[in-house]
Amino acid sequence: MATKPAGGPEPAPSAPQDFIRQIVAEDVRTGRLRSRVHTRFPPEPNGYLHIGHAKAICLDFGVAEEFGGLCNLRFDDTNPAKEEVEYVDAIRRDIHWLRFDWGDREFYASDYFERLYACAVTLIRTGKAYVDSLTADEIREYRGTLTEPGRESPYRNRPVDENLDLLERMRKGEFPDGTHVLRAKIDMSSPNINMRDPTLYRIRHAAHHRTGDLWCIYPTYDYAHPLSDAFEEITHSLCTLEFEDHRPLYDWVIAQLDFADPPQQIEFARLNLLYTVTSKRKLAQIVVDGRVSGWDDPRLPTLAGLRRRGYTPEAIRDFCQRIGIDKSEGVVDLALLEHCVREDLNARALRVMGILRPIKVVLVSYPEDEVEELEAVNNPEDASAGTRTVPFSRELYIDRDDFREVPPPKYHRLSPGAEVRLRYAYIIKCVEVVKDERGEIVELRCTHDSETKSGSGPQARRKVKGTIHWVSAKHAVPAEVRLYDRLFIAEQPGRDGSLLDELNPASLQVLTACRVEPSLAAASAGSRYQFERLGYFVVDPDSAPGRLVFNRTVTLRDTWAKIEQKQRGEVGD
RNA sequence: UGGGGCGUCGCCAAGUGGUAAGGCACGGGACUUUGAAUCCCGCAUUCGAAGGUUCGAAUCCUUCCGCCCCAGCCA
Repeated sequence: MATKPAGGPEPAPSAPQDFIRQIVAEDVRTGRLRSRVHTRFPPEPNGYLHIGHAKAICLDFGVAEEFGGLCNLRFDDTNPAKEEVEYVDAIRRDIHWLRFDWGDREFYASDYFERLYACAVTLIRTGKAYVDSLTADEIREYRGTLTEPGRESPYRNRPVDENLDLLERMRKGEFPDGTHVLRAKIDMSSPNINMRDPTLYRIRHAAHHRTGDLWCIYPTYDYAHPLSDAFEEITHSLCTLEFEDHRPLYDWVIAQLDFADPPQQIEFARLNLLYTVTSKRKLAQIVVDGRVSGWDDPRLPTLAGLRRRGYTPEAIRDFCQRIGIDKSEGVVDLALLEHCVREDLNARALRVMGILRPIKVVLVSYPEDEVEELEAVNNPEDASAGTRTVPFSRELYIDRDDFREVPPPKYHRLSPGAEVRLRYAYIIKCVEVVKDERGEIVELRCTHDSETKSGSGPQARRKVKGTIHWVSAKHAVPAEVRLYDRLFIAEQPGRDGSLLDELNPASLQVLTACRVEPSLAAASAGSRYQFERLGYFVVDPDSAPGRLVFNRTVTLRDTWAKIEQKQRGEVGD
């Protein structure tokens, strides 16, 4: 591999040039905001990060990096009812796993509660905010509708001193939840509902995961977010499309407080993926309802789930780069995500042989007690991965899929009288099918062609149509393998209501009688392999010494499956 | 029927008045001791629709159609 010439970062020729980067580049060029670039990733610690967040993380950190700027991690923890430390830890872990770093710039909106409060006092003093004592229901009524303007609250013109006094007493805890709120005084007849005197503070007698019982009033997102950005001197505040309507409010809040370099909010489309959900709310619903084993269930599109599934951070970053950034709301095909892992794992995963549904093969022509150590390539894509040795003996296991008593057209695998190559070993021929009283195939008796041992010379290179993988029965290691399918049967789960009804009942299949080659005996959790001809697998943390558990990350592309499906389609109607 | 957005190949996506990139998927072929990988080849006379401006329009104008978001003291 060629290394980059020294001399700083060169503009990658393939660097994305989406509309956001174009705006940032223009700002840098024209000297706006003193040509600084400082972004932030602002998760609320109320759930685990998912693949949609990865898109935002890659954008926020990516833009900063590309323009020589910085990106802060800021926890948007303004709602004590929903937020927990478990989530902040998980979020930190996941971002680091994606290989992004925020240095010492880990902030919390709750760090700013005192400053935020001071700003609120200023807003009252300048006549831009007031304490409203309407009930939540009344406020809703006064707000009007999408087509009708709202009405002003009777408390809207309270004197400044009274507002100041009330706010202070709210803070002191003199009032129960819901009795008062602080509102911005903007325009109750605005066509943009967000501008109809939005709530800035509400009373919540609840313990906060960081500030404990210090506060009983908490700022809302619309108030805390723009100010947090301004406090941190963020230049470009990137968020998703649903906040587009909030931008006038974002700008308004900042404008009232006189900041030298007001940040600019820019919105982009969130990620949607076919057959899955990228919504913390929906994910939480599945997790809380116990439909999966937890936030890191390998079927979930959470970063923790994808990690446990065997996805690599590189694959996810590649995916985020390929889907691009823009404002049109699309739905990305899962096939693209799968392509990204396959491409990454193809280059780096070590090849091994593993049998998912074993069927015994006895080589009647092979000596009883002989054992040969055959050489196998660890990764044909990477010579430096070297080779290993695999034991071969008279009794083997092959996969049930690789034998058909009545082979369909174009079937290249084993069937009565047919020959196949055993990978790295001999060509064998099936001479007898042994069944039990129920007619189930329990064993195949085969002969081997001793001239065809892999690598033993020109005569060994005889061609047969198929090559299959195998494992030596007495050397193989038992393992459990978990196969995953899409979690939902609906293309866009929850779109038409019932999320829980659209779960795929067959999303998890556990195979407990698997046999893998002995080199895997000491494989450690997180290690990724390609089981030849089957797919990519990762060792699950549920593994223990003597008890291997693998998760299938993704299958290999399977042309035969397509042919077979086509054949079935033609036979059918 | 208020406001804010979005509509380019099955999916994602370039394109910013000069004659439709790329990726995924798909189809065909080569190679193959992974039906994998790799490599070739094919895949939008057309840019939601209709008018208009222009020598020239996916790009400008007009009208229409479709989809998404907003009435939390959630974010």
